Amino acid sequence: MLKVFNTLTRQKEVFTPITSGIVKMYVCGPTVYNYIHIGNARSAIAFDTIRRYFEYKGYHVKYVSNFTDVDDKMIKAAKEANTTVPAIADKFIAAFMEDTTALNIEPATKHPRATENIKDIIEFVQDLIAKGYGYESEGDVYYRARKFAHYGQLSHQNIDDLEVGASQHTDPEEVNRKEDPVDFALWKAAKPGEISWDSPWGKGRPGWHIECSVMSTKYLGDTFDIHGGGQDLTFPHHENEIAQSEAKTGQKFANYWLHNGFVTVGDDNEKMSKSLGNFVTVHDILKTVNPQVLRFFMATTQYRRPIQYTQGNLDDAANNLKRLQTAFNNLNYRLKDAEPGNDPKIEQEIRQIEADFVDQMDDDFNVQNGIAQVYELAKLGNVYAERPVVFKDSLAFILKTLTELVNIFGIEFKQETLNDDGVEALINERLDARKNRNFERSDEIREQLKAQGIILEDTPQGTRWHRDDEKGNA
RNA sequence: GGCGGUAUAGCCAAGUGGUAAGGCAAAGGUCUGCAAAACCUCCAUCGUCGGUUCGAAUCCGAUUACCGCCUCCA
Repeated sequence: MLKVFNTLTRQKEVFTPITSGIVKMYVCGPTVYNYIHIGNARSAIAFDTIRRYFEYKGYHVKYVSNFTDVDDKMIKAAKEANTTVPAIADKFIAAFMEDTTALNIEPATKHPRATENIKDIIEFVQDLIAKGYGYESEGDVYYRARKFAHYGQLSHQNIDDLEVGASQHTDPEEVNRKEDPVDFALWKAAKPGEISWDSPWGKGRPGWHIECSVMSTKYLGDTFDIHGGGQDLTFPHHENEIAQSEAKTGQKFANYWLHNGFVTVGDDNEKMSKSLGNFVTVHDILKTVNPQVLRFFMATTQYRRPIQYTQGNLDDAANNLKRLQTAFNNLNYRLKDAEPGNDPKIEQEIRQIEADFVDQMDDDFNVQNGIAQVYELAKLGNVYAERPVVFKDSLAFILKTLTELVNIFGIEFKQETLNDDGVEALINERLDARKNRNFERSDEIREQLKAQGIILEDTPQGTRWHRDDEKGNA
């Protein structure tokens, strides 16, 4: 039984989808005014891993994740680059796809853009005004937060305890246009020269929160299963989404709210974010770090835990990943001399490990206990691969299970390509030298290949080699 | 001021009442001509103080440190 920690109730709850066998989830995507930073990547990786686990369990997942492609930052970025907002959006959406593909993040079922849904957004706002939740003020439209009875339910805040301006992000002039400081913008009037759309309230653009209410309900229905995003979105963003959506539909918005923890960077252990300016982009990191290593590092930290992004932690992840890849190689290598048939006892042990894995992952995606089971499997595989006689079906069974489980974390094993004639010739020369106990020559050859990044291993089944992938250790 | 998170070995990190998973690193060993890979062994009383209990990392109280949100942040 799969349980998830629901921010709404602050408890782990049994996950029951609205429609049997289908998971409808919405995850807040980035504002596309720059390359994504590792905090964005963490969120995307966390929810991609969750999605992959649902798929492993046999669910069909409808996964929607938006791009915020118009807001103050987009306008500022366009101005600074002396270009248009849509051009900035196109550039960084393409970069997003490139980065997330490198990290083996599956594309969403739908990646809607705010600007492609302006008509729906305007209708949604009109509906809120008609129901008494929205009001126009000098071309802006605001939401009466106090009118929504459950305001604060997600962040567990009492509306009267909110300290207005505590984030130091509020605009004093905007506050003057509100009936109440706790109200928030649904629609913002355009300043001269800004990108805008015609609306019943004049030229303007959507407020930040409304796009997610509109696009999630548009593509997933008034009520859907899971809404995800970073912890910093709980308040105000997600709180406001609930207020908007439930005021409009009268239905419950999302059944389960999942929030991922932050990435901290550097020794001060401070949250990394675009607004603090201490962010590291995936685009830059991938110049020196193997994307599979970054993926593995983040995917094997439970989604609610903070991640400290340091070189040391990255190195550990690289070592751990290498251990699994080596086990895969060891097993794969024995396929060619394996006997037909299988070993029921081994296969029983594998099934048990996989069952334990599922038990752990069912507990709010406890990936750290889950991955411990994968290491168990790797160990079992290594031991099995050293047996004098191995059975083909059992070997294949271990390989299949190992591959399936690491795939949940977004890892694809590399197949060794052993078809370099020059290397083979040297290996054969070395085998002859060893046969003649000319170890001087044989060691010389091994050193020579090592200098080329090729590592030789003598096994009872012969000599094999692999490339020492430097980047994999970066 | 309100709400929340974290603190376990050199590092990462499980564990929610019964005498501390797992991985990395280090050390020793088996295997090997030597290696590599693998396997085996070894490595902590859980921020601090106090309480409850036969028994607590786990429950309660207090305390310290760090971090986050409070209407632009994943």
